[in-house]
Amino acid sequence: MVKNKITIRDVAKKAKVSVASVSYVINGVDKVSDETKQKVLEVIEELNYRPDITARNLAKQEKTFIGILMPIKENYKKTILTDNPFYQEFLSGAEYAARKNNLSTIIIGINDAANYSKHMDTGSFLGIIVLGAIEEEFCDRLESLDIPVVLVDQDKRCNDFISLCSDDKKGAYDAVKYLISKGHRQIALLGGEIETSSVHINRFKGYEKALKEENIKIDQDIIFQMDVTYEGGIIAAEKVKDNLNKISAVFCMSDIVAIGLIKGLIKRNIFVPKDVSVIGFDDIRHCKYLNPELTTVKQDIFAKGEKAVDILVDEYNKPSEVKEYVLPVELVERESVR
Amino acid sequence: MVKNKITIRDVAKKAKVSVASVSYVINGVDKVSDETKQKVLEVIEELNYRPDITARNLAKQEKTFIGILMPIKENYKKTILTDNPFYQEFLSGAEYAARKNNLSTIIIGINDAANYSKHMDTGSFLGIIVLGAIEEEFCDRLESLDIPVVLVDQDKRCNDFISLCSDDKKGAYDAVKYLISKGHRQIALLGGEIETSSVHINRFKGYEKALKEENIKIDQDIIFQMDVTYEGGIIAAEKVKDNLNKISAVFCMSDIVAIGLIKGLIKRNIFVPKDVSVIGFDDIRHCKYLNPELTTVKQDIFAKGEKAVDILVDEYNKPSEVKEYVLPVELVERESVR
DNA sequence: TTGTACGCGTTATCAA
DNA sequence: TTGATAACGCGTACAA
Repeated sequence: MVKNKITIRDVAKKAKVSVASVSYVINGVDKVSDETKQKVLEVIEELNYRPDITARNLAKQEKTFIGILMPIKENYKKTILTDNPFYQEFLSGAEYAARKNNLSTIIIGINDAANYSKHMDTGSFLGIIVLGAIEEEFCDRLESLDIPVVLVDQDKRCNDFISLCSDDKKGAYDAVKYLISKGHRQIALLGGEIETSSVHINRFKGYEKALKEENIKIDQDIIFQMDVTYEGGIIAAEKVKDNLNKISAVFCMSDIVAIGLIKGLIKRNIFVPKDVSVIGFDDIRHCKYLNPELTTVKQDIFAKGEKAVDILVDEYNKPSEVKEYVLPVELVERESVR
Repeated sequence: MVKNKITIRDVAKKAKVSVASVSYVINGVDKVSDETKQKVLEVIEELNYRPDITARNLAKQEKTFIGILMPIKENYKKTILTDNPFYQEFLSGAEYAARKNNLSTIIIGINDAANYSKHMDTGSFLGIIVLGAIEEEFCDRLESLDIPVVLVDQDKRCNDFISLCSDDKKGAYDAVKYLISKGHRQIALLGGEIETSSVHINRFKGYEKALKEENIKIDQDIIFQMDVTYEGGIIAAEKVKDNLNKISAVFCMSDIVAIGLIKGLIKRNIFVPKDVSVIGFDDIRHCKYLNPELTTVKQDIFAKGEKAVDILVDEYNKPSEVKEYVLPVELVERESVR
């Protein structure tokens, strides 16, 4: 793989013109005669010359990357990508928006500071998107980069960070109200540890608010805090079963746990929605794949990924006062509630 | 966002040492006294200096990126990422392996040549992974980069490209043999257009071989070629229903269509595995989420992503004679076959 | 059209 | 042994 790389100077020499002319030809700057242009193009073809993006970036001082930071669980080899289909859809949206803006998307799995610094201390990043919980140390380092950072689904921590989330409280509220409208009054909550994330807190608040409005007392026995994973849902099924006399419906803070829950229930011969209704949150694609199809609160995840990049680009061009963005949510009725 | 960037020279000046010394400190080169080292570190902290990766890459001529090329369907705004959970798992594996090797992963959605050239004409890419079908034009351009390229699940096209795939023929063969061992003789095939991809071709060959061995004649009426998507599976359900008298089991070339198929069948009151058995291919995570859980041919997708990067790294360090890698597959029995 | 300074770290060479 | 100077990598874009 050791090749003597062809540089712009090789081209210039061979074409008997200056490097400047070659550069102009490459960049479509209208400063060269058709004749030289032709000649240069020929030589480029002949030598199979390709400009070096690194050098170009250095010279142009252009931003070309959007960094997508994904914190990795300690001692866990996989990225969070694998845990929840949410990330796949988000990433697709971000990649799409980046491409529109002539940017590329770099995925950065963060498990230790060393890796972190290797690839993103500064340079050609236009901005950074952070998915998932971030440690204080990274927070500081990110802040020191002095480039726009959007925190997805997290509380705005450091001053200049921008937060992007969905209207979690309203979504949860709508979901629970919907259950109530269907006649349910024994509504369990299944989610992650509430304190650990603003998403959970807000979804919990929505749940709380809806119940309060209807004068339904919150029953701590039917609030289950598990991992927000498929496996978490499976485990929760046992607990739901144990409290079945107190539960007619379950509001899940995330589709992926709802999916696990339904699966776990079926294994225990409890059927959805016949025996218990289940509603999710997110509207990942798999909701439709299920049987019954999952009724859920839709957030447009692809759009969220797009939005994250758009915010970064806008912020880069012209910093805005707005530092918090809340995306709308919408209830979608399918088959898991009756 | 316009900041007068702090350079290594600023640090040198303030610390009253040379830029070389600063560089040595940063890179842990043991050429500076503890005294200067200390001083330099202080100033770095004070000025909050971060080296510019672009400049560093240019100077070091180091490779820092693995490019993951994803062709995008014409006029289709989303990346292939969204279509099939397969890509999410693959990507996770690739990202993990890249991180291990101190590389970063760049996702490049390719829809037009312009975007292509913008970000990857050459430079700091150690190698390229290509997912999905690639057009001739890109093939040529890729070849001209003179860096290792691995084509995932595709025929080796250009000379120096490396191909990485799973043992599709054996997997399909095993699946069909398994169905036969369960007493099935009317085995439909559901997959993408066979001619369009080597994966399809090989899976078809496995199907063919298994049937031949058992002297079962291939019936073109029950070979369905659809989009390899959830929606494709849904549509196929209609056709399966129409031919139900000739079908007792369906071998699906991909889990995602199997999932769609099962869903479509349920909607038509045909139950799996009671009325018809279904077997998939890939073992995406969602197989387990289903009810019934999908029996399938497992390929370790995460490992495949890892392997793709490892091949690239090895090839970069020391080009190998081996240009084709075939990963093992394994049947996993669950609930969709009886 | 062209020569060349520049962007910014790295590292070989040379001096102290 | 420590540290400074300067060339280098490679395009870009301004001054001439």
